Amino acid sequence: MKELPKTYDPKSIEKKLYADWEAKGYFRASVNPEKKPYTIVMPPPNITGQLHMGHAMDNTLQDILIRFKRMQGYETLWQPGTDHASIATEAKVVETMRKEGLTKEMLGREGFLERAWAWREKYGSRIVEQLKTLGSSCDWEKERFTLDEGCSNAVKEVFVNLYEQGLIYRGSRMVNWCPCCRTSISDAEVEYEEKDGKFYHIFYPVLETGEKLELATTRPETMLGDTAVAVNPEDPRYAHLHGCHVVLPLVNKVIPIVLDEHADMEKGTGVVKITPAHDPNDFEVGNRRGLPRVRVFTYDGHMTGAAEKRAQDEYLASGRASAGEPEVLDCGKYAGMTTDEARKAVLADLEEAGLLGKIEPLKHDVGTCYRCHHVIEPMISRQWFVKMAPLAEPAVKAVEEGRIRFVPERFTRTYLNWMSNTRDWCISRQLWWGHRIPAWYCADCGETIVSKEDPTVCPACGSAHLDRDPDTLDTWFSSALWPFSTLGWPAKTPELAYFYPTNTLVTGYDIIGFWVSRMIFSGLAYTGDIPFDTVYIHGLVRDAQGRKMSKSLGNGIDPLEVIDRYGADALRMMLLTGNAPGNDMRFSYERVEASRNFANKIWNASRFIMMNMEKYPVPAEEPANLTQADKWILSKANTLIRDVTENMEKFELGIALSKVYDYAWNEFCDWYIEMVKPRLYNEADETKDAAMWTLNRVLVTVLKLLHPYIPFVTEEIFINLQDSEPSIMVSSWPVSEDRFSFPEDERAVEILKDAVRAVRTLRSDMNVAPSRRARVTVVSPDAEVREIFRKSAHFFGTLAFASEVLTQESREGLEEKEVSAVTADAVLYMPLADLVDVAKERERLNKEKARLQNELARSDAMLLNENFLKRAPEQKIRDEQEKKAKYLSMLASIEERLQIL
RNA sequence: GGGGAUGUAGCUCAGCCGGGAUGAGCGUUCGCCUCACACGCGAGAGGUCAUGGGUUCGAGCCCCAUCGUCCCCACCA
Repeated sequence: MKELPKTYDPKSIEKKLYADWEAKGYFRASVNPEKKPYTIVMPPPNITGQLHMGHAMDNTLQDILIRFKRMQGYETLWQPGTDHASIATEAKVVETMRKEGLTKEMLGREGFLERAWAWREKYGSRIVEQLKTLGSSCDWEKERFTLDEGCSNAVKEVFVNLYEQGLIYRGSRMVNWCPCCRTSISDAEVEYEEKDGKFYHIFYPVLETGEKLELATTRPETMLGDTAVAVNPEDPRYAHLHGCHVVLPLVNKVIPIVLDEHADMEKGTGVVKITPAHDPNDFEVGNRRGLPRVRVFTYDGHMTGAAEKRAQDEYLASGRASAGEPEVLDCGKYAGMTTDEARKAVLADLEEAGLLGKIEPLKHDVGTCYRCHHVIEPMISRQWFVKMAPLAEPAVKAVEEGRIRFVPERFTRTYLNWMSNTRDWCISRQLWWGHRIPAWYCADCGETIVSKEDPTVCPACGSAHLDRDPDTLDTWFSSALWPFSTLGWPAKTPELAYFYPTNTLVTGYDIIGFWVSRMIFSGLAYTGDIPFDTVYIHGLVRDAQGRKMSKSLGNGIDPLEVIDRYGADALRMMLLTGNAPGNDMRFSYERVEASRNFANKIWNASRFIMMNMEKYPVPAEEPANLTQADKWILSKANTLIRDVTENMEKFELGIALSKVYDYAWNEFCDWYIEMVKPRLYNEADETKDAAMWTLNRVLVTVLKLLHPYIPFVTEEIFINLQDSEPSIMVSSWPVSEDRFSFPEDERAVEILKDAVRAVRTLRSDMNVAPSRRARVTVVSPDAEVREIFRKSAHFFGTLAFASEVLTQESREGLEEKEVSAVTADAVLYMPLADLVDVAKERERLNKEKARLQNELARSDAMLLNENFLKRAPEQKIRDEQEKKAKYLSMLASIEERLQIL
């Protein structure tokens, strides 16, 4: 046993301990039929990422659960890995290339991918190292990457399988197009932001009647692609126009007036222009009314011109165009303009033609890309989709039937809502970094070949001229397979059989739709089983003002810096104190400091115990002469073990932590250690064995209960404290035992604590210096109470600054001028009469009297209430009667005292 | 337009099954370098539990309404 420094210094210790754990293989999990498995798959952080507070919280929660279960004897697998994050990584790589004056096109696909892999080599391990400094006890030997060979196999397997079942299809449909990233994105990747826009009123001349039909739009530039105008069939204002046509201004094309319920009579003029190629609603109307689709935008945000028209015409004429491909308009004078420029030009021309009406300001939600935040352009585009309805159904059922449970429960709704409203999932991306779609097209006959193996000839016509689909898959497609692709699926590995389904998924509420739901339907569809049984949802870490931490605000706090200054334990603990499932929390340095202080407190309590162990070794066997104080703290520990285990099993991690905190600091350190000191410092005391045994047992219990939360300090103390076990992290979780339940001793010590507090308060009020000891006479008519004080006189005296402690049945024989402290069970007298300021003393006593009278009134109000006596449970009534008796006896003591003064 | 969360001490938050708000940390006041710890010890002050109703013997907790704050979802031209 070595001398520990006075203050705990995490820096010198954490790295060493982590390396040691890793070297000893404590994080490793293997198939072990002797044990029950417990598995968590880590939400794979992006390789572009740096550890931020969100990761820190997410991973601390997982580490706590894993360490807890490991100590409970489960074979625990925490499966780590990273995500290739296609769109985010590609953007970063493109950005660094841009600084060198390079573009994707200049490098070509191969060259670009080389760079992307180099990026991943360089930065992919960075976040892993950062997770290690947090103390994450994952099985790093099993680390995976969403783009590694195994994951690629899983992706191909799923893609081909779903394609064969008809659940993956390719089609020209309305998708969310990001002109900045130049790729389609899924519905889930669109974020809506409220923006200021304008509502432009435009007049379309009616061919048959010559009247000018007024309608309104927020996007006048799309009018070039209008193929109809819609009115509501019920709308009497336009009944006379049924079957008529309008002349599309600027384009001078005749288009029909169609009847469709999409036209809302309440809104605007009740007339809507229909642009099937550039608006999702209009797309639907177009489908219903059989309208042509005319595309007027290019995929990079410009107006189409002659070249685009020619290309599309050729494509349409080739006979290989898929159904639903739009025509392309040569926008003439507008061709080549950006959509913004086109808007201005179109408005100016309408104005000139006298067809522009009023312009109203309008706030509306605009879809933006979740990565680059550019405005999304709805476009018709040929993409791959997953048919969701058949997959969603079992995924909804699994949750409804309780096979998968959300914690807290309220997120079940969020999930079900998402899952039952979801539309087909657009999974192709016009990116290079990612899983390339395993589809080939025959250049000669147009056949589509979807296959796990690269085909050499077309099975339909035998041609060898096959072109592979250039697109890659949505990142989330591979993330969705993560719980089983990491375990070897589609191979039937022993790991898959043993660890799958996994147990707990820990993640934030912000990716329930993106990720959680997709893992659930994927797991069910491909493995036939749920991917996990519990989804533990946590909130966000916000800044001290409650704002979301973000790069643009610059209010993010670097967890690594916090760890550097205060230690990983302090950060972990701060993230857990007051942490309730699903609720956001705020970061504050004050709370980091409080956590650091707690670690230091535990450190010093341990130091105290170890110092004494040198003189008085801890007995191996439980001593027979445990004192009342020993039994009290052991009994409390016993309850604590039970409560904390229960809370942790219910995922109430914050509550569990606060209970250990409270016990360790306010019971063990503040009271028990103080009670024990006189026994250790008094040579003659014969209960030292009992004291040392209890100190050691309680300390070890506390360390173990704390270990999942603050792994480093607890380990450092543990290995210095004893040498029978190599590490706390593989030691066994404490179990409560009935033989350590001592309710009588608990009650007795509470009486003593009450008395000590009463004496201290009195002395503090009277400004009596600690150095001035006084005789304390404990007066109680209750022989048992007197016995309690007699038995514990040695420490009671110290704690209450007594020169000696006497007990007697009544105050008979005591000087009249002694001061008194009144508790529920006894009155304590001290000969400090010379210090008494009678007026002040009266005031103090009267205040106390008033308080008691208040309590008595409250108690009486209940006890005199017939209904209370009739309907309240018996126990409650008895409790209340006992309280009343206490108040009465205390009041009597105070009354007596007031009379003497 | 739907759905959810939240409103408790100056600040940040706990509060289990409805049963005295001696709730926690920080801050604050007073006294202490008491031989584990000043990252500490002891003693205080500080709360109409957002508002208004209801259920109940009894409501911070359950029900309804209102106000405030914050999220998520939704194709409103």
